Amino acid sequence: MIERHLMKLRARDSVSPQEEEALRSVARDVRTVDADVKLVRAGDELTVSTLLLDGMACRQKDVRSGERQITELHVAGDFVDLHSFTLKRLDHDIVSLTPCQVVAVPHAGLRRITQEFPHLTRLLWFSTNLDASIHREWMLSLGRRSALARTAHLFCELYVRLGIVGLAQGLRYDLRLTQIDLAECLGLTSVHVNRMLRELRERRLVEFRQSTVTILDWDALQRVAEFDPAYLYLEHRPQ
Amino acid sequence: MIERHLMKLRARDSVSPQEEEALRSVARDVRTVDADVKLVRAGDELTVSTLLLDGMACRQKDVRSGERQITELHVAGDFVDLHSFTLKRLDHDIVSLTPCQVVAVPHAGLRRITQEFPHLTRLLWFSTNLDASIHREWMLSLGRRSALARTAHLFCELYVRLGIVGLAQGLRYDLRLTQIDLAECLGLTSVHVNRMLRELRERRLVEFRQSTVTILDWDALQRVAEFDPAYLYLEHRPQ
DNA sequence: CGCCCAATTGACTTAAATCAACAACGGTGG
DNA sequence: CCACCGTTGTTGATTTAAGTCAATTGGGCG
Repeated sequence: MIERHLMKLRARDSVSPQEEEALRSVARDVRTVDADVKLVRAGDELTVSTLLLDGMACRQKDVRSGERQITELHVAGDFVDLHSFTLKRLDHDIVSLTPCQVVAVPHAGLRRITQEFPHLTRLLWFSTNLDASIHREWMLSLGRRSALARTAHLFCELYVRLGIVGLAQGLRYDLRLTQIDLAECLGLTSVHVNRMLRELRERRLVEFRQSTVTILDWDALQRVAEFDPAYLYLEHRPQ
Repeated sequence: MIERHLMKLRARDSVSPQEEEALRSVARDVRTVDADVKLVRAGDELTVSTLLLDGMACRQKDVRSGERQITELHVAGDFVDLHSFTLKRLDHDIVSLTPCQVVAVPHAGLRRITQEFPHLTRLLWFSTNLDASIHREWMLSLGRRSALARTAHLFCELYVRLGIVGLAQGLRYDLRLTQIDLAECLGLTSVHVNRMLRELRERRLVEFRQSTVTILDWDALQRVAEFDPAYLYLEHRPQ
């Protein structure tokens, strides 16, 4: 059930069988939700955190005019609101972008983990800091990268992150997002995203059609995006 | 010494005398550094975290062309690289923007805290999640706010954050940054920041002259910025 | 089949960048 | 003490990347 989450953790550090068991034992109530469902509303008091088992979700904030900014995309295996364990309530919404399977982890269970499993606790803390690192990389994109580089960068990031949890096949992965969703990640309009997708396709870097991303030239794509995966903290080599 | 850090924590939660003592006991080697000194270089293995006692520092990332994006400003009382306790190395640089006083906190000491003080541990974890929350708000600025709103928003954020640690006097605070620094925070050019500062001044919202920010109309400024301090998590009311 | 949302494309506008010149400021050394 | 120099701040003219507006096509699904 939490296999993908374990894959994510083990790409960064070792997880002992006892720690694995502790994690398994705190997960409760698997449920399936449709696309475009608000899993968490900004400001709500939370007593459980949500682990994404399947599908894609995002964190989003919006401005009064109604435009939204997606601040992070979440893939299977991500703890979408582990932050709420220490923050109690969230400053942003969490929304499913595709149909999702999720499982709830009560904060009481997490508290037990923090008391009995210091190493696992640091690993969970690490996960939230990894989110912050991804946030910073997105800030760099939003603030300093051109629309083309920014778009390319997102495809690179997703390729690596989906690969970690076994959701990339060769140079291809499923991405059930609209160009509108992408625009809300990239701080662009969907019209402009469309043009950037065309350019990436014409330059034979990536193709995004029928909910599938196909990387045509990984090296060149990384170069255009100035993509360096260091910010994803993948240096762990299992013994 | 770590008074400002305690003020920051106590604006969010209670800190017991034992916890306070534990924090004091792990701080080592106060030192003073000049402006524009790289306190931490991206990628370096770290065994200590740095607490900022005085001055202003930032996290920054850069693109190949040399432009930099400041991803967070840090004020006195901030733990500038607590993230490194779980991440081991950082994905970004930490640089002093003014002369600073800093103190080192060895990770070994933090580890001891995580073993003996679960509540304080959660508070430290909270601090890193607060950074992530600030990152998200900046992403909203970079992606969806106009240059004017974005600039106004930064002045609002700093007013609140400096106020928490006693560094705002009435509607005024010291800000020893150049317009170039601001531009690097805001994802703009310094020329455009200059124009936005003029407009904010002419509209009698804020004034930034001679390293001093003077808020002329707090309500109107918040309105222009669409500033809502919820993301700074200040709801704690001490008993 | 038809409807609705997403994708696509072209024409045009605009916010911010760029370029350039100059003024103000602050620190340093003669 | 003040002249000099490099950095920062200021402003205007111009360019450009991305947004806006609008029309059309296309796909998936009830």
